[in-house]
Amino acid sequence: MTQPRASQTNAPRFKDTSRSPELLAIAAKLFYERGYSNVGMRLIAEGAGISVATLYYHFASKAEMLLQITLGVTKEFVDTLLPLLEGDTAMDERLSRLVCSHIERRWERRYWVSTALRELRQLDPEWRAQVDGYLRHYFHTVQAFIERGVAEGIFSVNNPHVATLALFDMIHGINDWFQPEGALSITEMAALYAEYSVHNLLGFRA
Amino acid sequence: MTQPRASQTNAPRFKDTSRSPELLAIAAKLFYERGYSNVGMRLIAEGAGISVATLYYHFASKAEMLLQITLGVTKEFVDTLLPLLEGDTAMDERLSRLVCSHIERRWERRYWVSTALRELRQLDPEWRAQVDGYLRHYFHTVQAFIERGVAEGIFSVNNPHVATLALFDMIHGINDWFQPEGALSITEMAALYAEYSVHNLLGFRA
DNA sequence: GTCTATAAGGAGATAGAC
DNA sequence: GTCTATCTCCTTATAGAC
Repeated sequence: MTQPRASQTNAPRFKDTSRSPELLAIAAKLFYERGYSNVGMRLIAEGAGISVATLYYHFASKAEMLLQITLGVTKEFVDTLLPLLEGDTAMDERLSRLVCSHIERRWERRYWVSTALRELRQLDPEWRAQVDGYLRHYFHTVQAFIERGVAEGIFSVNNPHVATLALFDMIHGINDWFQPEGALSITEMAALYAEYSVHNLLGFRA
Repeated sequence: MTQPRASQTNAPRFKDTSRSPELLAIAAKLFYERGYSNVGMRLIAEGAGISVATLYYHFASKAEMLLQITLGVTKEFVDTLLPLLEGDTAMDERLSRLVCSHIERRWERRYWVSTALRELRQLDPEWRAQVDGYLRHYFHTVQAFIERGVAEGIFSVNNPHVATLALFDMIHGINDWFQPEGALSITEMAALYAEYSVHNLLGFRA
């Protein structure tokens, strides 16, 4: 609600001090647990054992912290997961590896990813567009892969575009209910969801 | 909609004045668009063309508005959708009708439902437990239905519990990307997702 | 790099007149 | 039922000493 007073310079400083990754990790966890708008700079500073003023030495604003969390993890997903679709192995195997890795990585990085997806709207349009670019690139690459699989007769599903959306809906929802103490580990859950995605939803038959 | 009158306890007043549905509709839309924590009572009052004090005549607090939005729509889903699983028609048909109706209703009531699911954490534990009760009842009823279908050989899927979660992940995700101006209407999208759910995911074969 | 102290303003909520 | 005026607390962010 409270609007930033000054310092609405258009470009983030990105000082990237040595402590900033540690501070971002603390902030991401708090944003995940309570929501970005319910976490004050006081609380982040407290969690890190520093003063608010010191926090402002490392980051120009609260919005810049959100941007760094959001942009960092989004870029990471594009850079580390999309390459799994390349290579010489069978297409269903490559897609399964992407789905499994996506689910596992999403769980490991849930403080960052959930914050990125939930709080994207709170970024300034210019910054938001940057993050959106990575998200769209990731989605469209997977969609094109699935469309190619359907064209080659490897997958069999109506409307590959919507099926890709359904696939992402499925694998993104896990984090809302997964309990690490439950019957299945995240690795087992990822394998089960990969079967649901590639086998059931997309209709791959060995 | 019979609610207790004002009391001396901490319980919400639920005065249920004649204007309160209209005011809740305005609040739900704002909560949906900007997030509960980013919407002030001033903004809601402005949207309704009344003063903040008048808003407090109708509702005891901002949290009570959230509770009424959340509890109302959650109860509505239980009351109107679960009966679709009963009857004499084939089980796959009944489940398809529930999935379609759920998706369509969820779109119509997106301001209420998205607010309920996103902002559930912000309710006091006591109130939250009430809403959670409806949500769990809804989920468990559908899960039991699917488990019965698997036991009777109508559906064929590994781990019906997780498959039910995957089903809800799918049908809840639609609202995050659906565009009413797009190629498919919400009715067509619901039908496609019902096919994905019942046919592809749960392995129903006619 | 880190601190204390403080500015400027928005938040939820209420009192009391009409 | 609706209003104006106001209270108190919390928010983001900065100034300036060390």
